[in-house]
Amino acid sequence: MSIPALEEIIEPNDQTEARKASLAAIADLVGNVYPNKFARTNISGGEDTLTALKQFDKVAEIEAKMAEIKASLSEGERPPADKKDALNEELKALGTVRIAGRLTTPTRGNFVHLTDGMSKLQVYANKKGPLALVKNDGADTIDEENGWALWQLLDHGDLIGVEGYLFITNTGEVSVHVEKLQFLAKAMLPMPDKMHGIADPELRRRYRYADLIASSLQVEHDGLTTREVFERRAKLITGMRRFLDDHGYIEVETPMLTPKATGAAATPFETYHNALDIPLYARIAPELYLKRLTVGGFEKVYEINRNFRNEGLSHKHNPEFTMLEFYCAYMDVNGMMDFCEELMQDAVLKSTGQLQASITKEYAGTDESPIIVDFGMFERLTMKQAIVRYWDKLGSRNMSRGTIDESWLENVSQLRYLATYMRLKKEVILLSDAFETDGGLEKKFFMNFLPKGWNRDRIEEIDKERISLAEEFPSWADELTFSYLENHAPKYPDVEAEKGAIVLELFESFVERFLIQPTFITDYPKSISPLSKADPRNPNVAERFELFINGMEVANGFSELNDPKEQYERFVDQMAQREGGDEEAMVLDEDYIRALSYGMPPAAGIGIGIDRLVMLLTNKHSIRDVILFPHMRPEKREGEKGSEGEGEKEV
RNA sequence: GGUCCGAUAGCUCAGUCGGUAGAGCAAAUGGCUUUUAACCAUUGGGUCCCUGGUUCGAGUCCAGGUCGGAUCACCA
Repeated sequence: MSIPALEEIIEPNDQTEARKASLAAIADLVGNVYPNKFARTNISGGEDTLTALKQFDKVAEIEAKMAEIKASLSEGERPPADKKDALNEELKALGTVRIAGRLTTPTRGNFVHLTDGMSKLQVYANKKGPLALVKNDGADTIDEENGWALWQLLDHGDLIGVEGYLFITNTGEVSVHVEKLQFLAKAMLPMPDKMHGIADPELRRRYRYADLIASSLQVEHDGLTTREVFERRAKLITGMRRFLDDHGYIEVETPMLTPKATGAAATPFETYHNALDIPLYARIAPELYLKRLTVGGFEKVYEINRNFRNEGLSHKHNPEFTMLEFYCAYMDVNGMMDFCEELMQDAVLKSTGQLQASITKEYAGTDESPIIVDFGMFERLTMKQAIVRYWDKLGSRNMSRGTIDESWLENVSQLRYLATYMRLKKEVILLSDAFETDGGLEKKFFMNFLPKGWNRDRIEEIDKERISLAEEFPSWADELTFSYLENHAPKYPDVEAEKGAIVLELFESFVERFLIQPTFITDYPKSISPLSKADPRNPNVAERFELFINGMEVANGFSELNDPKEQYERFVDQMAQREGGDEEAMVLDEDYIRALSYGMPPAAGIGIGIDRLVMLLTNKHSIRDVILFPHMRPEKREGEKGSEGEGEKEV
């Protein structure tokens, strides 16, 4: 691997060359251009960051007074000198301030703005002085002559420290009048566009640091600056942490590198420990470790951290994602839903200040008006109730057997029919288009699964004449269902497993996307929930829920299975499915069975996808916009080419 | 992996029917010096993503590729 030259990393252009030149000139004036520190003052009570000064009561008070004076003036009229002078006396009496920050405006003229990333504060320098520069020679030697010279060499984006006094301008903005100027660091690259920031989403994510600089210029993308997105994220997480702490939970950290990847159905990242000579896996879920801790007596325990899954990327999936997972002894799934609701409402309120989140683009992309997600009310539906409720939304009016109701979902024959219909529908055409072209769909239905003795040509003919196939052949559905099941249907160990699988498939395919408002879906098939207890009233149903918001799964919780024997058997089933080719089936964890054998209290647990929740609260449609450094393909450097030797001809 | 869309100056973007490569910002030089989104004047700045094709002539049309975005499938 060749080591790239500095010029390949920071490609020279007129901008960088100009900055190089100004840096050299600055070095002549100040010596070291990358000094080690700058001490800020504390007139505002703490360290004077720009934000602290902006928010300092006295400063706000004087700005308010000036605003009042200005309100009494006509357009373009300057405030009376005596009144302004009085305010400036008050400001000057506050004493000398020393502040530091990045130049957010080009440096032509007397005024520039400095930013600390959050706020901007105006800074003023006068050519006639007194304007000194502070040399970076370790002794802070003062050079009375060259302050203005240094001021003129500054570039947009440079970091400087200034010492001076506060004053207010005619337009009513409190500013610092610079008396001493110290150079702190150079921006060798030009700043992002001051109006648009970085527009290309790829570059925003790759060069997040520059994207964040644009935030300090108040550049917004879809309503929030990038910095605000991550401030909300931080507040949400702190809020959740505080809520859990206040309710007696203890925060722990469990292994990220594990000898077994289990606790969820997912493909792990694999790595290798040289000294131990064993493979290790990046964890796909902390679940089994946290439940070991409930065995050990941590009755309420949580972890907020990353999980890693070696699967596809999408607007909803990053290879590493943050999950809050917690467990509470002696609680069941219903208690957990109550608690989850409280926790989320509290955290959402702390993060955004309100319980409603506005989302401007609907999941299905059909409606332009924003959706308001209301965290004030969480609905609870069984999976079957949800299917019946939302089936109509699909406009599946042409079901040959009529309209579905909940009894269909108990009847294996009806379920098989629905499964056939659904699988073909998915195969044929994008979901959103499918219902525009029911005739075509039905035709494809026939073509793919033509029972014996049916004539292809006849079907083509009927289609040409645009006669509804369902009308022509009222019994088509049963014929096809039968044919499909004979030849194409997946095999299930028993009828209950088949029913469960089909109900889940119907739910995932057709219903999820319509769950916009917070909705707990309950009654998951036990067969797909190997770590969950059965419902005491129905052995085929797991005491499990998933929370859906805006069509996304945001949380997943259940009454935790704590019977070591049953857990062992469920793992064995999973291993059998693994043998059968299901790479995501769970792996048996012997030590976990041992832990359960010590006796685990009945408990409820939940995992909450933090990234997705942040997406909802910040109106972002891509998970990559709520992760500071999302996974990206490595940047490709262009192979070295001959230097640009094309002589430019004049004339 | 499928489908659709995109890539032009450091940045944000125009570029008509295929006929000399454009603007604003940023930069340089000079002026101005209590400005408020971007003061005034002048100047420099281009591998139009890559490769090939059609054509007298390609930023523009065609094919293939690279990278990215949206969306679908798997997954949380």
